Amino acid sequence: MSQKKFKLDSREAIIEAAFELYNERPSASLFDIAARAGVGRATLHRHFKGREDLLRVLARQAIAEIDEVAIEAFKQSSSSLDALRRVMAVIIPLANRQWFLAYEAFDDEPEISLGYQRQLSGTEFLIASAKKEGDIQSSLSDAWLARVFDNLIFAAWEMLKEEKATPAQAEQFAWQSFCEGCVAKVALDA
Amino acid sequence: MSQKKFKLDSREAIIEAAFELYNERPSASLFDIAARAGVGRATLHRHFKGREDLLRVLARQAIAEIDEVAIEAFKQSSSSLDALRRVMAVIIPLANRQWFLAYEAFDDEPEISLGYQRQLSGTEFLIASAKKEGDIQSSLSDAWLARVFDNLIFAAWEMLKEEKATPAQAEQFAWQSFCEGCVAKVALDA
DNA sequence: CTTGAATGTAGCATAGCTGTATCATATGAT
DNA sequence: ATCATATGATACAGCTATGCTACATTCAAG
Repeated sequence: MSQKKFKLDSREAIIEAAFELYNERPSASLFDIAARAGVGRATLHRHFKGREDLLRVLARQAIAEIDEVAIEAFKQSSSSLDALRRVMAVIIPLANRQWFLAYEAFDDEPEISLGYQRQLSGTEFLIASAKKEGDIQSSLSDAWLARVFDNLIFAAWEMLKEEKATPAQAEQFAWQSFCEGCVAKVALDA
Repeated sequence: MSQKKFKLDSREAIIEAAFELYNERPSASLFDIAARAGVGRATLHRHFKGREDLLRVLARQAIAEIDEVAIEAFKQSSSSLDALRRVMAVIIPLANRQWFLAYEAFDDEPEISLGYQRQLSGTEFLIASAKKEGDIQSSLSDAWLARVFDNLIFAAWEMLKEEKATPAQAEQFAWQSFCEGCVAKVALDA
């Protein structure tokens, strides 16, 4: 009655279970999370002071994960528009770790609030840069385009979640929609 | 110490308060809702058996409201693409009554589940029709385009909520993005 | 004025979640 | 074998939300 039995890092198992469960059901209890992680509730409390502490850890880890892949994607990019495409592609598979946190408030955690702000500003900056480079010619504001960018990532993640598309398909759908919208026929990008 | 004092239909006040509060904070308690409505918690329980009953009423009303404006918009439309534009325009101002319900489950309420399903199918149908009429030439699937449609409505509603755009602006942003995406320069529609 | 309906305030019991502590057990290192 | 550590199970108290009830109050209709 045991595969792992002991010591395969309960802390990471709890974090992973929390990411999964909070996305399925934001109202999940700490007991539910412990059960999903295959540990006792007491063990969860040994690793985390409480729900707030756990959420802080999740938020910091999510920000760090996004930062890591986004920076790597940015480094490999040949232009701002290319950077947007690469960033979208690497964030979509991670979206399931990110979105439930959008509904949590971390007013007393400047590190976390600033982390979100920084990531949103990063998207707006890339869009503004792509406009300057002539690759984006839309008359819409950077703030709106950044919001569309985020929501297309969300839409792609939903498709993945419901298994209505493969990761490669979801990326392509979202990027094509971002570039040409839903009416046009011809794909633009490379 | 009283503007309305008595009898201005507590039931409707509760429903309105619930729409507002659940969108601000999905974890709001029945006490919070009663307070927002300006009634006592006991009065809420006199009108609704409990939270689940209240949510059912909200969901049914939201579906009915969307149906009403969408059907009216459809009647006035000159084409399927025009219908999509009109439907988007009338749904955006109502989105604040709708979106919190997307995170609730009504597994044992076929009337509500089917209502959502029907509305989603309606969008897909309009998109498929617009394709047949030649107004939408995208190679993307109807299901994906419908999802983009919904998420653009959500993005527009967020802009309204944060007061970063007027209703007219938000509609225009969302429709322009739906038609031409974020890269193109020239607006297409009428 | 009287009456009835709707309401507000208050109270109470229950259930679930949470935080903490205790104790026994299993694991791995020495 | 021994020991420190991590864990599971359990218990306990505190808190909040909830569902319900009782009683007084207010308004409107008669």
